Amino acid sequence: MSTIKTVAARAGVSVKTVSRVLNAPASVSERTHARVTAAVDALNFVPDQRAQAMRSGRSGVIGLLTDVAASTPCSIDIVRGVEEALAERKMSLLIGNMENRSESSKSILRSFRAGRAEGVIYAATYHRAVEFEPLQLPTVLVNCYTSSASLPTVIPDEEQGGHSVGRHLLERGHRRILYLTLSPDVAATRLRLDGLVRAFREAGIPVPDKLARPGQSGAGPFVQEEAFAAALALLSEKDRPSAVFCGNDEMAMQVYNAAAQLGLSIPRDLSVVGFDDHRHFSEGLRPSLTTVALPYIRMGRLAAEILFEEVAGGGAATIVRVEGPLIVRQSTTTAA
Amino acid sequence: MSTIKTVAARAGVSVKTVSRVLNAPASVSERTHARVTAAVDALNFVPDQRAQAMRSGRSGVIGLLTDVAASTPCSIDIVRGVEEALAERKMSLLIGNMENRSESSKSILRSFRAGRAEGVIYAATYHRAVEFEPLQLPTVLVNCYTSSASLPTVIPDEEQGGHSVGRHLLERGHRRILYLTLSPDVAATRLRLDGLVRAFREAGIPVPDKLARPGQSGAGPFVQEEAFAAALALLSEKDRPSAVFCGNDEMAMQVYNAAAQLGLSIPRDLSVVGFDDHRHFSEGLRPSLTTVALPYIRMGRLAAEILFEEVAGGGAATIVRVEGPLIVRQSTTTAA
DNA sequence: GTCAAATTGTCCATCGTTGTCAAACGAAAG
DNA sequence: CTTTCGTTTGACAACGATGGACAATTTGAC
Repeated sequence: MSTIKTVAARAGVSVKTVSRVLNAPASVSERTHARVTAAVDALNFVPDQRAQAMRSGRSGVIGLLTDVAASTPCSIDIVRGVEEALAERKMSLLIGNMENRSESSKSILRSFRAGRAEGVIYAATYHRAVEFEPLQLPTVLVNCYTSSASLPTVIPDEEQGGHSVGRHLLERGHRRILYLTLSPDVAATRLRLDGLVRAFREAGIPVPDKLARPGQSGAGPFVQEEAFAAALALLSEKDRPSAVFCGNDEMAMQVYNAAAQLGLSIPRDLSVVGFDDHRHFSEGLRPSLTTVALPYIRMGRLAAEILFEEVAGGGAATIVRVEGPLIVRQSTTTAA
Repeated sequence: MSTIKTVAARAGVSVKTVSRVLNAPASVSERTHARVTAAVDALNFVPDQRAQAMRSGRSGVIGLLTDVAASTPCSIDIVRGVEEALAERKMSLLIGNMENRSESSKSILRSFRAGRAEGVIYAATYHRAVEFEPLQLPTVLVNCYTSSASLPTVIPDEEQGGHSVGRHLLERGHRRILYLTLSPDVAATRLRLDGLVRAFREAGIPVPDKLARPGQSGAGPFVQEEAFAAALALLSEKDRPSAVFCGNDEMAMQVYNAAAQLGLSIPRDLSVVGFDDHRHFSEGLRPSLTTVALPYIRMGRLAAEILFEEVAGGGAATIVRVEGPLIVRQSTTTAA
């Protein structure tokens, strides 16, 4: 691997001159500049980030702490957004995956310290509360929040999402609406209900007694069978809803399954709305799924940018709520 | 951030002694050892990887080059496998995402060079050929291959996968089997067909004329609509197959959709087999999907381990084929 | 030829860590 | 009390890049 010395030797100049060409092109004659760049190109030289970082005192590294990043496309989009923002600043990412408890936070934080990360982004799979022993580093939370500390936070505007869905369905004449929720532990669950209720209120329509029902109970990963069972039970009742609003797109898929089993046609007999716009489902299902698109990539970007400010020293602990548009596809129609 | 100097000052010893405690606990008196570890703990000191790397000449960094990693869970599992293997050796990963052409390979490779990556893993989303200008670094290909260079390669054993599926279906009495393929550009397409044909031969059953049919034409990302259309056309024919073997699980989902639209019941009227064991689909669909589970995590691990050998100087350019088990679920049954 | 300005080189220092070598220490043997 | 050995410890250099201070060189203008 070539170093600045190799380049200097090849160009027949001093190391200092090479450094000047790379960092302060001003005070170098055209001739030497050309010779140096030629040598740089020939040797395919790129300055060693490590050495630069050590010298400058800035590592250019951000740590990303996630719980189950790998399994859900949503949190992966957060990672993508963060990466994009970092790439623009020529910074890089240290990923710490906490999915297996064994090498949990302790060893990950150690590796962040070893990498001299300048800040940390904590991203959760589902919008929920996390317990958090504050790090000694600037930190931004994405898709989660904590009561134990006051940290900048980027979260989806769940209330607005629930409201959009409510308005969409009410406008189309649906009254027997049911909200099949994720686990009550997920913060999103409650907030979306609030938005849904607000839509009823704004429309001057009385809020039904049994508006929501859990489609997941546990706090762990999504359980398909449980969602299916809940959907099947729900749609088997004699007073079944005309529209189901699901906690996420996977759950919507289970509603499709249950509907198929009961011979119900979507959207003729039943309108279905999802959440997340997880493309595999929302575009793969037939009919395609009306759903709220959470802008995970943008949330990742935003988190990174807030973190940059925080690292630079500015910025209060704001909470940013990012709105997600309702993508209307073919799974919703006017009530019969 | 504390450094070895801070620790030395606090422990009242020289930096070298601290270094000795951390790296060669042998030649240090018990008393000093205790004092130093106390200082390390108090300051929460972790040695700077950068400085260690510079000093040792080994960066402990591997570059991972992927095409569309973010969108498909399969390639994400490859990343996970790689990360696991790296974590065990306290190495770290530089991720280069090539999904947007703009900052394509050129700038990514530059960042790998800047990070002094010791080796590169190139992972593709679908098992296919890639054009590849050889890097100046040890390289391992995963899920893809190249004719322009002779590089160590880890790929799924597609032929064996096709063979497993063929045997499974033939044993259950299916004769009108149709293989709905991914794009012909994907290497997997052809290899699985070979395995399927071998299963017919071994069973002494004549190979049908029209055994395969494309469910995707383009080389780009998977197109749901195209798969659905192909499935619908296929199942509408009067001599429709009793079993469909799909290029991946997403395609299987479209076969489910087409079957539902035509009033066909799976598996009673039609057996369906997928490929990849993409859990969202294989476990989310009803009935759950019989599919070939490609061990992506293991492939990632394997690639990393082969790369370690290559970096260490050993190892020829072997091609490792990893077998994937057929996961029999509820979408296949005996032929009517 | 003189002077000023622009260009380039030398030397040293720094970031944090660790290998080399030598110094200081202790203890045991004479 | 001195010698010698072995153990423990510290000073220094080096990895690669870059900046400051300053000197040496070239270039150009008058």
